[in-house]
Amino acid sequence: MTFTKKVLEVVKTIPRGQTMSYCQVAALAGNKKAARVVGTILSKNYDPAIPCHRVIRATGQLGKYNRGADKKAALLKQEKQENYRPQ
DNA sequence: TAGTTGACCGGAA
DNA sequence: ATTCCGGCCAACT
Repeated sequence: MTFTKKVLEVVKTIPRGQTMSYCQVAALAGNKKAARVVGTILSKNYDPAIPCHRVIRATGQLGKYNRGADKKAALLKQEKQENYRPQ
């Protein structure tokens, strides 16, 4: 299992309405200092099974998104709302 | 092939 | 409080 795969797996396991920082993902993937790599991988990896929009910066900022930061914010907001109202 | 860049983070000055 | 530096791995030139 390479770091890249691990990162993708970790991001895949992020629950709905919940966000995780690149640092967290990197730590779970095995390398706490590889937050940068996480961003690189996610930016390249287009995959509907990988909710990269749930990965934000450790400072609380949303950071960037391959489909637009606006979409990221909107999706997160929506998911949070849906999390508050299941089904 | 080698060097640079990049959706980042933490610590130091 | 802000600004700078090192570290990690993948993709691009």
